[in-house]
Amino acid sequence: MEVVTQGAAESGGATIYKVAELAGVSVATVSRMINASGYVSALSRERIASAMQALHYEPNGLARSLTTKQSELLALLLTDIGNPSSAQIARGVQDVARQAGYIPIICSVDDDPLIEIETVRLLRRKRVDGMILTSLTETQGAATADQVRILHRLCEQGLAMVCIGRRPMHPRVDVVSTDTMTGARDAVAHLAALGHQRIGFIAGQISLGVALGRLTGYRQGLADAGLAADTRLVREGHLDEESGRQETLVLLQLPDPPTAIFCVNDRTAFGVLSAIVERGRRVPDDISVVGFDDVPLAALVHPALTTISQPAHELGRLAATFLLERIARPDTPHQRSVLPCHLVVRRSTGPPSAA
Amino acid sequence: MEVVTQGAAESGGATIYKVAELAGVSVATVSRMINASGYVSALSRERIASAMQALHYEPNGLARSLTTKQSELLALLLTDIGNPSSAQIARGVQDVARQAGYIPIICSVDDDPLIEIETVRLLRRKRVDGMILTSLTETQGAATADQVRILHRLCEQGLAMVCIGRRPMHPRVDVVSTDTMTGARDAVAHLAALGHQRIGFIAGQISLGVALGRLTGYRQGLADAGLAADTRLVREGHLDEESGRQETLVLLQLPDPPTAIFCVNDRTAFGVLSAIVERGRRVPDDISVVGFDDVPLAALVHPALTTISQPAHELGRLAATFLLERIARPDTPHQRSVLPCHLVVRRSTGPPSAA
DNA sequence: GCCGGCTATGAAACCTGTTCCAGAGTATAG
DNA sequence: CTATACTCTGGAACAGGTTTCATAGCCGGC
Repeated sequence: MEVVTQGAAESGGATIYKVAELAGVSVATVSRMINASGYVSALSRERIASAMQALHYEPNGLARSLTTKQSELLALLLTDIGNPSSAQIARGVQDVARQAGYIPIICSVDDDPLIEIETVRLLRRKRVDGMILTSLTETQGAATADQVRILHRLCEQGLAMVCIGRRPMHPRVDVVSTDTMTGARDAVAHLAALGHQRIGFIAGQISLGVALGRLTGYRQGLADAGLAADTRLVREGHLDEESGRQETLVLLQLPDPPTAIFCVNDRTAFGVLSAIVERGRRVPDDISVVGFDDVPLAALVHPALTTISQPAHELGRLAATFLLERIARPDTPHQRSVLPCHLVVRRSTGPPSAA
Repeated sequence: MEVVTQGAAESGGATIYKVAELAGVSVATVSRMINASGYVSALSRERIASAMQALHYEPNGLARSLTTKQSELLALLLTDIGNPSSAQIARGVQDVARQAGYIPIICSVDDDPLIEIETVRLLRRKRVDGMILTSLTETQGAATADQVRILHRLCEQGLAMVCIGRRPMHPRVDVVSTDTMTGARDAVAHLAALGHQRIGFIAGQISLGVALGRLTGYRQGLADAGLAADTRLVREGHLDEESGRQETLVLLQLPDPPTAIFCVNDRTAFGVLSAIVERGRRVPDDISVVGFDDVPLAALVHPALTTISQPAHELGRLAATFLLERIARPDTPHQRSVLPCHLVVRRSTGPPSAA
């Protein structure tokens, strides 16, 4: 009946008590040694070390977290783990988190606000020290209103949070984002510099907000170059290839079609490329194409896509840095950081054919 | 509906004790209610519910895990989070884990055995209930020997583990993998059925093991079709586009070049496609190309790539299922499951041009 | 009226650490 | 020689839950 602890060492349960016993010291001393907090004599040190060795002791992080109130767990909520830039962000977060002894829990919420809210609840249960939220969608609706309230409350309760490319829901939340507007502007400037006068824009759903900054940038770019804004050259669509194809076909049928097309993202641009080829035109000879995001594939398609690169890795790094900082000092003033995009010129852009 | 959030909530720490006090019952009763374990009268139930509501109580998972010895945390170790099939696997794992109230910690170990080993240690500290290991690389070397020893010990200590597409290091570890050999064989059969007689194979580093099954399948496919195996048609390389390009150029310069090329993975195939176009040949008219993996991009390139699809999502689901099963019953007999690949015929394959 | 079987509850031990505090030994300063 | 400051240590009180056990009311049945 009382044999429970017998053979526990090999069955997984070496505790600090067993280590202390084997080393002939108290648990307090072992704890001090592990955490390098307080005095431990050389002799004790050595005996504890060999006891830990012998028992294959690994401290129980749960028990530790219970008292320290630090789980050393971060959460990264990704809208969609399949998205290439999500992977980059995750890498960035992981890099700096690991450095600090933190381990990030990466969750994909699959663009579903209900899943996101449920995940947040679960993570809160696990007492994560902080969260990084990346969802770019800013949909409204019941679920999201609820969500905002809940997130808001979490902030109130002192949970550290950082948003990536997303409006913060609380003054105590840091934000990192990219300057997509300027990126879009640069893209248009590039095309204008090549001599293009009629530059089309294929947007996502403009209501979604993702497109908005890029559309603004597009317009500014045109203005900068002294080009007229022809509303027929702006097509609204979704964010995928098919949409890119469709809208391109529409643009090509204009009496005065564009000689260059700027797309809200690379996926759309891929659709644009195939539509152009389909119509027997050539890129960039007949039409130039610029994407946005610089997904890994962009360099590989034919012709390689000129696009705007978002520093996703850096975004992740910075978000994690902010988060760790806020965990350390919860009352630091609100931080906000906007990283620049940059234009990557590849083969899909060139001067317009005939003048 | 204006809930006054100060009071208990403001300090962040609503505990089961505060709930019990507010509801006028003991903590035992609250615990019973939360876990639906044991009798709780309707009256108590109601009073506890409203107390929890008022305090915004969320149970502390760490404390819970400490006594139950179940962290309800799983870990998924990915070789490389940027890999598209990693994302699929992660989704699959997440789907079934979430169902069971578990939350998966997704870690990318960036193909680095040292990071993997360190991550495993950290996860062990967090007392994860189980791990899914996916690294496909089976490199040898000091670090890995160490690693195997450590993993072995963890199994001995009763940690549940499942390997995806990787040799298990312990009899108590379950394995799920895909039958890539048969997949490769099917690919060759497809080409042979179209009438191809000279079929090339561009491998990765054959020593890596990834390529090995596919190479074997390739050879069997040739044998099945009664075709001779010409060693000049097998090119060794890396696993990327550039390698695909290079080796294709070599193949095309043979006096008797292949009319079809089978690639160890899609990335390589993309390189092959561009090399063929570069040389002024057409796919599939002049040369057919088959990839392996069916990454999302495969459907989008031009021409859309015929390839072998690995059921990555299903792989993740199954691995998680096995893992949960093993957590529930640690002594279930070793399970092993091999999922079939399947051929996805798209536009990059067709009959050879001239007979 | 007593017994056994439900329902319902609280006290207290326990899980595995951290940390405060008190005490003891030793060296240094005054 | 005493006061002070360090070094080193162990006891014990936490942290926030779960679970065992004992107790008690209430029911129907004998």
